[in-house]
Amino acid sequence: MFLNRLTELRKSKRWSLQYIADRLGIAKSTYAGYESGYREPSLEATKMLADLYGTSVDFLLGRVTEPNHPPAIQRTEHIELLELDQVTITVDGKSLSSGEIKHVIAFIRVLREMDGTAKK
Amino acid sequence: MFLNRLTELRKSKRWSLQYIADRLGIAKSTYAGYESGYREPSLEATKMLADLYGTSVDFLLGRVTEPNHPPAIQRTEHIELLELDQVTITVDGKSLSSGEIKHVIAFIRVLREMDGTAKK
DNA sequence: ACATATGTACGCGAATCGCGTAAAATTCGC
DNA sequence: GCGAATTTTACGCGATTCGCGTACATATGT
Repeated sequence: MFLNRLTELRKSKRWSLQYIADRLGIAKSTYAGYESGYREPSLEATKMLADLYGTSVDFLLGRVTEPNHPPAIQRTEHIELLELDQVTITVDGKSLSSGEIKHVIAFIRVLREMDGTAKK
Repeated sequence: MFLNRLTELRKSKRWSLQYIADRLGIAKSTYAGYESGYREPSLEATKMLADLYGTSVDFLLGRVTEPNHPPAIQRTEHIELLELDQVTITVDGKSLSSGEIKHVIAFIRVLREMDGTAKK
């Protein structure tokens, strides 16, 4: 079995088998076979798994111990939380609704406000 | 075809199909199938190929352009809030710190939990 | 306790693999 | 150049493996 890191990765993100299967467009039982070692994914599926989990194929295969070696050039993209059109933010595999985003923004503002006043 | 870098790698080292096949312990025609795209190697064989060529599986799969750099991470449309090394989320123009992100995740979890129990 | 969601196990048809074989193409000595 | 040896490409066959649906087991939430 070469993908024994899959389960811990998925659980660390609180994703279900069904969620992963849907994202990959495969059956739940198929993905379950990957985690249990009963089946081996194709290279294509393995690549998609690395994308989904935000890691490298080498890490999934246990060829490397670091889950995310930063790329040589760190190109960070900035997204303002209020202007989310093309990108979906998820928590525990469920995308944030527009209502939740508003709450988050309010929450962050209060959080920062408290930080400012408390530290005076 | 996902392994089109194999041929150039092999030729850059002036190796023959037979040589690689022997090193891997497979038939020459089998390895030839990998290069031509006629067949797809198992994950195990893919790992051995990366070892042989002294590169990463991610490079063999074209997931990364640099043969010797550590594998990088690819961005998707969906971004799990836990994996924000690649993208920076901002609120009011100020990027979320890792601590704030943790708070947001906890906040969302509680929010959803409450939503479930206290249905008016 | 019940209903729903999540995880596990397995049989079947279909797709793919690895191999041997052999023809095409390239390289090499002369 | 020219043939022999090496390398590369192509393909059929048997066996393996895949992906799916289904069914069952376990966990979670109302």
